[in-house]
Amino acid sequence: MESTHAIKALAALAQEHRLAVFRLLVAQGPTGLPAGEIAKTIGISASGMSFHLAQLEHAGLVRSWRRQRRIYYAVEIENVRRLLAFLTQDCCQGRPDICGDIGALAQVCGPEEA
Amino acid sequence: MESTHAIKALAALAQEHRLAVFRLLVAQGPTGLPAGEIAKTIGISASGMSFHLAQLEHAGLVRSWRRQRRIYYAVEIENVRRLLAFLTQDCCQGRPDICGDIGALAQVCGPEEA
DNA sequence: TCCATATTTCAATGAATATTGAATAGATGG
DNA sequence: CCATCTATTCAATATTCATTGAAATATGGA
Repeated sequence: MESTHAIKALAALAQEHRLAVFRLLVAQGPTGLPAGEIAKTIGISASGMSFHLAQLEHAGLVRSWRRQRRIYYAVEIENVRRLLAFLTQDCCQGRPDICGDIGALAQVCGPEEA
Repeated sequence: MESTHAIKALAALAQEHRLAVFRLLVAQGPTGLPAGEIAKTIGISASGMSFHLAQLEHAGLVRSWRRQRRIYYAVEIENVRRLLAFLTQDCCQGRPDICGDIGALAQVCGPEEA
């Protein structure tokens, strides 16, 4: 993962409403939720939600698909795993004994990978 | 962990130089590095580095201590673990079978905890 | 004390971001 | 085709943030 991509993802998460959306979608899992329902749950306007969902999607943290009139959003768990792995890469000079096995982080919600 | 605290930490990481510092300090581990050396490695001014280190420290991602003339910075691995756990809390409605055990994330660099 | 080292603080500038409401676009059913 | 539902786009505004260089603070040695 490139640094610029990680920054985009972190910036997407570093905002009150988007973080709330992200956590809602993490809890929801792959079935996802329609934009309108997310907006209602979070408590912001439709246009505001559209803006924030676009940020999250552009950062690769969520994906979307249309189903009839509604557009559903769900977390992209594999990219989340990549982000977390990036953050903790080479922990403690590659010696997990110093601070615990940070490599375990890379196994979040999916098979491990470089 | 509160949402506002998580946002502060994520915002601290969502910046080119601070993310580079964070990853450098993650790799370095508990011995830490002095501010000047970090600035030299990253390639920015001393005052700029001071600004960024203050942001990281205020977010709880790093800690600092003085040793003679130098001020050392090291990652606060336990708070990093808390942040990652916060991001992946209640993954997939608490059913790890859906997307893998995201709870494993909470065991980064330290004993597990609520 | 005087000087050099190491880092922080401060103020000013320029750039990036969130919010709002109105307008637009796409999908569905009558 | 029309009305409606759902969601996005756009422009304007206000806020927040990063960078710069100069000045200030703290430490340690001569």
